[in-house]
Amino acid sequence: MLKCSFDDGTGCENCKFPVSTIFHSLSKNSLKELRVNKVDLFVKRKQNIFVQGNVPQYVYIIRKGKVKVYILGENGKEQIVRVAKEGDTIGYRSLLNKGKYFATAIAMTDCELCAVTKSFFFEELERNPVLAKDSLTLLAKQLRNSENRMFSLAYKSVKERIAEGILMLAEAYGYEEDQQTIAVQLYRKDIADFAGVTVETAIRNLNDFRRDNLVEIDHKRIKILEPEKLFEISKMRKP
Amino acid sequence: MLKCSFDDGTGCENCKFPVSTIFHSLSKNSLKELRVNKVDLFVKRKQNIFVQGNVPQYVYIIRKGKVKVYILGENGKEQIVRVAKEGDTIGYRSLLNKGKYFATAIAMTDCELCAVTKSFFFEELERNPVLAKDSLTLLAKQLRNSENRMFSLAYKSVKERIAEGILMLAEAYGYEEDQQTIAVQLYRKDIADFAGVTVETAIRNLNDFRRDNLVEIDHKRIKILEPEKLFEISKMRKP
DNA sequence: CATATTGATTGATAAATATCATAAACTTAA
DNA sequence: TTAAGTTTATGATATTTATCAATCAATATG
Repeated sequence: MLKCSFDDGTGCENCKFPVSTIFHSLSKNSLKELRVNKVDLFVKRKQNIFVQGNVPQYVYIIRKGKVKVYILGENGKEQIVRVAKEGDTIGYRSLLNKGKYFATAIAMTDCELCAVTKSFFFEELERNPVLAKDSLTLLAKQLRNSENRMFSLAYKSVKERIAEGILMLAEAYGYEEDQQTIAVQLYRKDIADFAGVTVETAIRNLNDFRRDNLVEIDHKRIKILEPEKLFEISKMRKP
Repeated sequence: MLKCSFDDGTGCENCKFPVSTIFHSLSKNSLKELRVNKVDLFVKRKQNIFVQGNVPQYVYIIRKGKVKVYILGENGKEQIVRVAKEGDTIGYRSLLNKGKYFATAIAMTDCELCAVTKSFFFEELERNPVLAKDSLTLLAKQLRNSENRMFSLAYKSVKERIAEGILMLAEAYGYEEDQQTIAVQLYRKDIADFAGVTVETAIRNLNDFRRDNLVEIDHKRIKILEPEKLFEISKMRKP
């Protein structure tokens, strides 16, 4: 078994990993137990973390790196349904729905993850009401986001969706030190798959934004110059 | 306060309502307490149950009737994000996300609902792990459904989405005694708003299906003659 | 380093769907 | 019951976006 990079020899109960994960509420005892109920994963960029159609075994906590989760259709089209970064949890939705993974998770950067066993997650869920509550809140938030995106995909123009997509990706992945550049390398196809358009269409619209000095694009790095204007274009709702 | 039509004078603890609701796990004691923490609502067809932008106060259990929940955009477009019938719960997603209602719920038929107070719901959530677990499962299922629909709205053709929409609406609302007719009156606009298309486009595609003898349409009643063929057209995924 | 492969870009064209207009059928309310 | 307002239906047209094709640029590989 791979060794946890945060493991100082005393196990999860002394893990230095930020307490802002879904497991922040675990007792010392549970954390001790967690140690024998997890696998540490070191996943290279472009490698899969889980694959649509497979049987869920783990909940994944991202210790390091960025991930995208997408649905792959028969037609070869990909819809990014969720993006995640350090501290985020992926794979628990499919765990709760007994059945196969409904989507594929792939590393956007080299990643370190804790793969926590299904059985531990469910046991902990049962004895830890805070985890249950937090999970509920998390799912509710994601459902809201998903429903919002349903509306966008159904009724917003491509320009609106691309603007919205850039802002949502920035929000989800965070920024570089300059507080303007999205903290992950994004292919044009990633943006296209998020907004639900073809690559060519995404490129044309991105370049429109660049010409209008709303964004700066250096290869796969996107710097947002005018977030408010993009926000206006996107016709996003406040809260 | 309105009187509960299922109230035989002894309160919720003796309610005859099917145990298949999200509150099926409540103890006698909790049910007794529930009685003073709920309002009975009798809502006429086309009346709102809750409205986008308002502050959530209740979780609604549908005792009788059919409901649709939709997001209304600035552009006047409506996206139906969820449909519900007898036994279903609505409004808890917005309750869990502190903030305003993100969507509007409207009665498709005359409805009877239990409006359960926010405070009771949260208290019960804390002391009743089964409710927490059930809520998680429910949200996970809805999130999966929502992500699936994101893909459809992004990448499926109108014909595919209309076929899918009819089948999903049938699944969610159920059938009449003939096991073929969708058990609710649907305007063409409802189907359009579900599939994310204009009314004219929905009409054209529905009439194509009618001409091909896949469905029979009698005003607002849709009878599904060839579910397998619609399923094929929809390119829906099995599991 | 040279070359192969992948990704980004642009233009031309086709296809899908929305929009607009009009009329008929149905529903509702006076 | 009639009139007014909706809803359904259909055709013509406009618009949006995808598709196809061709290069160019960047990246990876031997």
